[in-house]
Amino acid sequence: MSLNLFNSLSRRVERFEPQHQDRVSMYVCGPTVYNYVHIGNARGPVVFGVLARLLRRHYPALVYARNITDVDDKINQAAIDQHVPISAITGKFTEAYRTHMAALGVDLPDLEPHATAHIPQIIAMCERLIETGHAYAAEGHVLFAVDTYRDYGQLSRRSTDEMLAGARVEVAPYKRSAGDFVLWKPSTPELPGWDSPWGRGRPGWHIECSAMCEAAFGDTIDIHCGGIDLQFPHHENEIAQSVCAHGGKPFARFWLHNGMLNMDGRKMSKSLGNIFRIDEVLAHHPAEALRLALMSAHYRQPLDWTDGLIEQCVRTLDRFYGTLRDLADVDATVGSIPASVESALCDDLNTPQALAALSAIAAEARKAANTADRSRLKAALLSGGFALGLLQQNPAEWFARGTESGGLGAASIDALVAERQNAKQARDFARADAIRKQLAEQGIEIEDTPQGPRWKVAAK
RNA sequence: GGCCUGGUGGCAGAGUGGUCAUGCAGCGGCCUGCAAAGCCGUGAACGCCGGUUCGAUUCCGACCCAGGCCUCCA
Repeated sequence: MSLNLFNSLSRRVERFEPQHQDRVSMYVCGPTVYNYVHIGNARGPVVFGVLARLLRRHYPALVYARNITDVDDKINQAAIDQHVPISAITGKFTEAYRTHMAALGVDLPDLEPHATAHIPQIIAMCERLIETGHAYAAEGHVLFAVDTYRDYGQLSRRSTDEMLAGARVEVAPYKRSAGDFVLWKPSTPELPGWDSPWGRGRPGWHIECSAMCEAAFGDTIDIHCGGIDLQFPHHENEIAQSVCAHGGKPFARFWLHNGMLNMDGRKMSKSLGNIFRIDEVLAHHPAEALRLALMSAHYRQPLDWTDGLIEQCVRTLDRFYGTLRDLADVDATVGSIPASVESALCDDLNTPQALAALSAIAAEARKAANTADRSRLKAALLSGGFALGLLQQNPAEWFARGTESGGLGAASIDALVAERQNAKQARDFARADAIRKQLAEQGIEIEDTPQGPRWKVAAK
């Protein structure tokens, strides 16, 4: 099955073939760790994590890197505000990031390069760019000379002239050309800095990705991913630096960009303040429903983040886990991914289509009569779910979610359910219904089955 | 202002030049002490105006609307 991906470079879907079968490289722009991330920041890691799993099935030699940017002016500011060293900031929020991603079912990347661990590579890249005339030093800064790279603007489809025409940025006096951007900048004594040929300083804000990609993968990587809002200037500048530092060799063969998460039709962003932190959202909703919500639209489309969306996802998972619960008596293990799911994912990571395929499998499984079919379809459901990072928990855990931390506790729920069952058997339906109502008020729903009653946490 | 996306049924959301998305919700039925779950059945859509076509939601053009980038941003 061929894998087709929308390449932002060409603006069309292209068949993906790695440059080397024995080493396939994928890089995702990771977080700058100066604060807790919001749920919008999780969309890329979630969908590109699905891509990493997909790629690994096709190319076991995949190496997937997602960086941590741990040197940045916002980090410096946070450290100053809190009177702590920057490592206290970056350590805390790196750890929080890992925890929150894990909660959302995001796999760890194979490599998690840190910018501060690549300062020598960053300096070396700056030197190389200066030697080849693509960069220049000025007043303790090193700047990239945009005019020296003919294809600048190719990814984001904009020309330097256009940008200068609409520029709202004040042009620093040491820049030769207004579009030039900083590779290295001087640090005052109180700021973190490293010794360099241009004095004590720190990297600019694009060079670290170029340096880390080079360190991990060499001149040209297969796939580079990130949010659409990074396309310009971040990715454009990465391309310029890397291509010029590598004698004109391409930087990334495929560029993938995820769409933004919206709140009331507007992009969720820290600067607008319309954000939900992941830890806040996790406190109110099942993590798996959040993950499903992030995959409910195609990754390139904008996605409106609402309570209604999450509740719908909870119900969808109720349905899937209900099917799995009804299949509890047959054995099944995760195996090869069902063709309908795999082909949807191979079609530019069409997760809504994959979810529709999963629904079809679930419907078939519910109707299957014999053990062999039920086992086969259960395996298909679990395997298709695995491809998406869904449906891997025990159905009982899903349906009992949160009862220990928040509500009555499973033991007292069990006791009430048993009491109702006794009332039912005594044909005291008034008493039985009163207990059912009492539980319903606590968000617990009872289902009677031929095997006896069972309960679940109700969708809101 | 420049560049770029997108507008699909009650909601979410794929997709396609010519019977079907799918999920959630709704409605009718079966089942149930009553419910829930499940099953069966069911209505409902392609922003607007033109063009191409035997036929367009799908292709082309204009328009309207929404959003993104141009400044930190996933």
